[in-house]
Amino acid sequence: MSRAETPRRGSRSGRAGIRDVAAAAGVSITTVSDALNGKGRLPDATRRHVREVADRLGYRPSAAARTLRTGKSGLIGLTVTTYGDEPFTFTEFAYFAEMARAATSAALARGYALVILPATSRHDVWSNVALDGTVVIDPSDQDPVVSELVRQGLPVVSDGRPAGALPVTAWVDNDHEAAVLGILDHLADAGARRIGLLTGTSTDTYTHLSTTAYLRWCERVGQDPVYEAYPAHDPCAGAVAADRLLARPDRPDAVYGLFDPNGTDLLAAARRYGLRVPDDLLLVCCSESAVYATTEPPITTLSLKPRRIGTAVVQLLIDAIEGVESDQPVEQVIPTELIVRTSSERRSPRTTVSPPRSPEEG
Amino acid sequence: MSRAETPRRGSRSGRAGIRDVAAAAGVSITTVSDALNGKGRLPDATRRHVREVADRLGYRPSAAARTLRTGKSGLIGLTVTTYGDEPFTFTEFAYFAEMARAATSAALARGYALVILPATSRHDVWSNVALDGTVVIDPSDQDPVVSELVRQGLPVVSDGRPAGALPVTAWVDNDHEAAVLGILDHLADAGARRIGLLTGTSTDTYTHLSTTAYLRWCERVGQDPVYEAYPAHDPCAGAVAADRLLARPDRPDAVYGLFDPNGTDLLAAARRYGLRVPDDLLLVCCSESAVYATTEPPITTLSLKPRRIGTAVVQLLIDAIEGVESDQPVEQVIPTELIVRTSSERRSPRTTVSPPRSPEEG
DNA sequence: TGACCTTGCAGAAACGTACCTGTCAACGGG
DNA sequence: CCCGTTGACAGGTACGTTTCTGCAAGGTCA
Repeated sequence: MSRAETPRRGSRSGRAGIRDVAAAAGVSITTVSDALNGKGRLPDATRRHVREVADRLGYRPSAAARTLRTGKSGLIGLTVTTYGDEPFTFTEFAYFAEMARAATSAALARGYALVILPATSRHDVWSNVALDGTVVIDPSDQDPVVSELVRQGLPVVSDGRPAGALPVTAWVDNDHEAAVLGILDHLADAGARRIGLLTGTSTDTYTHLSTTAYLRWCERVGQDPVYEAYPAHDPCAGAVAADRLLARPDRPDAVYGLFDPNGTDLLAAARRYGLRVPDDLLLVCCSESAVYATTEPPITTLSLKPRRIGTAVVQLLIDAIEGVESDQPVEQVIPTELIVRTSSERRSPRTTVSPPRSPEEG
Repeated sequence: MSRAETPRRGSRSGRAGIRDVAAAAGVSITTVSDALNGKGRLPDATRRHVREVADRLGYRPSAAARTLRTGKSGLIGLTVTTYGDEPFTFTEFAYFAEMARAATSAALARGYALVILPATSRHDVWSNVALDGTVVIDPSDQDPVVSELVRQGLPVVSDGRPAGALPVTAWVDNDHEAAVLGILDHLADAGARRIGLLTGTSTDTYTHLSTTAYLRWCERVGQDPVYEAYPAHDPCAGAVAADRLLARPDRPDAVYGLFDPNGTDLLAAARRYGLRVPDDLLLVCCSESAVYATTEPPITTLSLKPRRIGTAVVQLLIDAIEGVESDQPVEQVIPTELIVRTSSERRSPRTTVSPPRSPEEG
C-alpha cells in the first residue's frame, strides 16, 4: 500500500547511491546519471548543481553496477605463466617487472586497470573477475586459458608469437631468430671460434626459437653446437649449467646466455676456471638488468625492449576492446637492442700475452 | 500485450545466463543458483543434473552481477607508489617483483585476484573497479588514497609502517632501525672505522627510518656521519652518488647502500678509485637480487624478505575482508636477513690478528 | 491556430545474480 | 483425521547503474 512511500530506508547502510543524489538534488536518477557522465541534453546549471550535490554526499558510482549494465569493466587481465604455485620466475624478473610496469602505465593512461592472473585454468578465479580482455605472456601451444577466453568472445593479445594456431586477436614479439643470429655474428666478428649457448629446457616459444636459430647458425657456419640446457625456472640450476658448459672438453670461447642471470653465472664460472673475459671468453646474455653495466667487466646484453612490448600489447588490446580500427598491424615485431659492452669486445690478439689486471688500461 | 510471452529473445547474444541453464534443465533459477553454489536443500541428483546442463551450455556466471548482488568482487588492489607516470622504480624492481609474486600467490590461493593500481588520486580509475580491499605499499603520510579507501569502509593493509596517524586496518613491516643497527655493528665488528651510508632523498618511511637509525648509531659510537643522498627513483643518480661518496676527503672504509643497485654501483666506484673490497672497503647493500652472490667479490646483502611480507599482507587483508577473527596481530614485524658474503668479511688484520674464517666459532 | 521541433527532464526497463519467502506434496504422530 | 514438519523446489525482489522512451512546456513557422 504505502509502497511508493518507502524513503529508501534512509540512504541505506553507508555509501550514497545515485538515488540519494537524485533525491538530494531534487532531480531524477536519469538527470544525475546524464549530468555526471556528460550525456543527455542538460543546461550547465543543472549539471553543475548535480555534480556539486554528488560531491557533497561523497557519491561514488558502483563499479559493479556499471559493469553489469554496460558490459565493460575497465579491467584487463595480465596472464603470466606459472611454475608450480608461483607466477613468473627469477629468470624473468627484470623483464616481467619492466613489461608489467609499461603495461600498467599504458592501461592507466587509457582508463583501464591491470589484473594479474595465473595461466592455470583455475576456473574459480578467472570467472570471478569481469575482464574486458587479456594480455597473455608467452602462451604455450593449445593454451586452454586462451581458448576459453576466445570462446567467451574476449579479445586476447599475446606477448610472444602464439605457437600453433592459437587464435589470438593480435600479438607483439621480438624477432628472436634475428636477434640470436645478430649476436652470433657479433661474437664471430669479435673473434669467437666456437660459440656456446646456455639455454632452457622448457618449451616456450622464446627458448625454442632462440635455440633453433642457434642450431641453424651453427650448421650454416659449420660449427659443432655446444650448448647446455637447464630448467630456467630453477634459480640455482643456471649456475650449475654455466659451470658445466665451461667444463666441457670442447669448451666454447664465447657464450650467449638466453636468460637474465646467465651473465653473472657465466662470469662466476669463468673465474672458477681462470678464464678472463673477454680475453679468453666472450660473453653476451639476454637481460634487462642494469647491473651488467657495472660488473667487472661490463657484460654485453640483449634487451628485448619490454617497455615497448608492454605498451604495444596494451594499446592493441584496448583498441580491440573499444573496437577502434587501429592503423597499427595486429602483428607487431619490436626490434631488440644489443648493448655492446666490454665482455664481447674484440679481444686482444690471441697470441699476445696481456697482463692479468691493469686498471689503468681502461 | 504478449509481454508474459517473450521467450528471452532466445538466449540473447552469446553467453548463456543462469536463466538459460534453468530453462534447459527444467528447473527454476533458484535451483540452478543453489545447485551451483552448493547451497539450499537439493538432492544430489538435481545438483548433478544442473551442473551437467550448465557445463553443456558453457555457462559462466557473470562476475559483475555476482559482485553487484553479493557486494564482494574478489579483487584486491595492489597500490604502488608512482614516480612521474611510472609505477614503482628501478630501485625497487626485485623487491616489488618478489613481493607482488608472493602476494599474487597468496591471494590466488584464497580465491582473490590482484589489481595493480597507482597511488595517484586519479579517481576515474579507482572508482571504476570494485575492490574488496587494498594493499598499499609504503604509503606516504596523509596519503589521500588511503584516506579515501578507509572512508569507503574498505580494509587497507599497508606494507610499511604507516606514517603519522594513517588509519590502516593492519600493517606489516621490517624493523628497519634494527636492521640498520645490525649492519653497522656487523661492519664495525669486521673492522670498519668510518661507515658511510648511501641513502635517498625521498621522504618515504623506509628511507627516513634507515637514515635516522644510521645517524643515531653514529652519535652513539661517536663517529661523524658520512653519507650521500640521491633521488632513488633516478636509475643513473645512484652511480654518481656512489662515486661522490668514495671521492670525499673523509672517505669511509665501509659503506651501506639502502637501495638495490647500490652494490654494483659502489663496487664500480671502488674499482675506479683502486679500492679493494673487502680489504680497503667493506660493502653491504639492501637487495633481493641474486646477482650479488656471484659478483667479484660477492656482496653482503640485507634481504627484507618481500615474499614473507607479500604473503602476510595479503593474509591480513583477506582476513579483514572476510571478517575472520585472525589470531595474527594486525601489526606484524618481519625479521630481515643479513646474507653475509665476502664484501663484508673481516678484513686482513688491522690491529688484532684473528683467523679470517672460523666456522667452528658459532 | 495548429503542426512541428527543440529543450529539459522523468519513468521504467533491463543487466544477471543471490536469497528471502512462500507453496505444495509427503509423512509421521497423536 | 488433522496438524506440524520437512524436503524440494518456484516466484519475486533487490543490488545500482545506464539508457530507451516518453512527455510536457515553450518556441517557430505556415
